[in-house]
Amino acid sequence: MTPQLLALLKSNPLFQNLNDHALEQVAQAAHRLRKQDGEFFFFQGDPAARVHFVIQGKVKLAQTTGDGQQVLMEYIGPGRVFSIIAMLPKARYPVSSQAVGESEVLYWPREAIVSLNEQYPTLSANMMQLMATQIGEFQNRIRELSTQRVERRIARVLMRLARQTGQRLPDGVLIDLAISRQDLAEMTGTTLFTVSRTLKRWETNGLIESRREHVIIRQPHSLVKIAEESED
Amino acid sequence: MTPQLLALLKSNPLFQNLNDHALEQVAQAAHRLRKQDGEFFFFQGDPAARVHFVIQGKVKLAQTTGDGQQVLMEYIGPGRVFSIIAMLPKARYPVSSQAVGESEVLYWPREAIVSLNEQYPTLSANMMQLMATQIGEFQNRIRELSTQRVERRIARVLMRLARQTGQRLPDGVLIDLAISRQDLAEMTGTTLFTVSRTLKRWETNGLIESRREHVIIRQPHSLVKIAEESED
DNA sequence: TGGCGTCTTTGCGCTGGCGCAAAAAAGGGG
DNA sequence: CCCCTTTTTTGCGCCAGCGCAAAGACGCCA
Repeated sequence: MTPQLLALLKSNPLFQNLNDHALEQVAQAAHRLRKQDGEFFFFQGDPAARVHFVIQGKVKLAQTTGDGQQVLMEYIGPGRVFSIIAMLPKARYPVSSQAVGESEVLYWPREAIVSLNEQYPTLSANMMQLMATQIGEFQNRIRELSTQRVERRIARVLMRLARQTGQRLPDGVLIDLAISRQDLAEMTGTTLFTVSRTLKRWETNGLIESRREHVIIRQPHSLVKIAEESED
Repeated sequence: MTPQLLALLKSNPLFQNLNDHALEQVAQAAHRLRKQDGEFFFFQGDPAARVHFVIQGKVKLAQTTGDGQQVLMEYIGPGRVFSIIAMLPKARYPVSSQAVGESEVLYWPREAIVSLNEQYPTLSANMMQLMATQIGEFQNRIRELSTQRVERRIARVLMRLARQTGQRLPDGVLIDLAISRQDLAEMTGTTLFTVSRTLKRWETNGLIESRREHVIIRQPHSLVKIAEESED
């Protein structure tokens, strides 16, 4: 385990306030795993057995409905944890996780995490904190889906992505993630057609610029307005 | 603390597998609180300081959007816990909680719960389990809001309510909860008009029977069909 | 450089669901 | 039993967003 990796671990909320000894043990117990673009770490419905931590690349968490539609829950980038649910006995993964680009993770088998948890209450407190945050985010998303129109939801998702993976350009913010209209549709609960039309309109008005699978936000301010109010 | 109350506690997943001594201590630390119909236990945005447990009546958890719209998250009945988030330092309640009918709860101040948590790892494991369940339910709800049409969502909500508070009748299941069209709209992310029209249609077809603020499910089977497939 | 697969746009038609206003129905209290 | 409040229904108009099909643009790889 390299020092950089340790630092990455340390910077994650999940491992906050752990002393060096504890962190050492956490690192000891970790396994490393690399996947090619498009490969899956696990599938929705599998018995949940591992807690994951992204080192490199991106991981896409999506839920598939009975009739094959997808709902894209989240993109997880380096330094972030996913599938904490595997801490719990007898749980199943509620989503599938797919590598976006070549990606690498650390993971801990449940037994390891559980025993670390018993040794270090701090760890378990952190974990609860994370789950609580997650709950809060989902509640917000439910509220948005229930009360906001599509345009607003798309604006919000773009802003969130910009925050998470945004790269400042001289003239705007580039969302540094190959993201198709289809993906955006799955994140906002609409169709790729509507996303396409909406982005086109924004592009015409100079709010954004979009290439195939990429978006650059030119006027963040205007986007914020759309996200918050109803009209401009 | 009466024996019934202890039994109620004991039956809750949150207190599962606690030995009698632990349960005793949990009970010791609890406070009792009674509210009249419509009164609030706390408001969205308040610093989260108490974990609650419903003894009697019902509690309605709802989130209010900036522009005054409501999203109804959940009804909590006797024997269920809410606002676990108050375990965590510096959290705020993400919803408001309102008594529906005269209601009574037990509650524990954060310090009490935290210290119990440290003494009894079982408690903290249970708590995580609960949070995980919650997360799973929210994910489902997000998926439903994203991919299903209104009619199906209403059917699902009715079924859930029937499961949670359903009362078997000779000829159907009564949802034992005063629930207005407005409430159903807030639970399904639609409007009271659409709910009204949908229920009316179902009533005409004999699927349900509805009085003011009450619904009786006459043909659960047909409702399930609507909830699962697209058409009958 | 050309061909190919994927992603995106666009035209067209359609309808589910919204919003409002007003009437009707259902309770509840005095 | 009547009045007042709240909830529910209903008619009407409307449009955001969906779905499909087909064309177009892009990027990659050989």
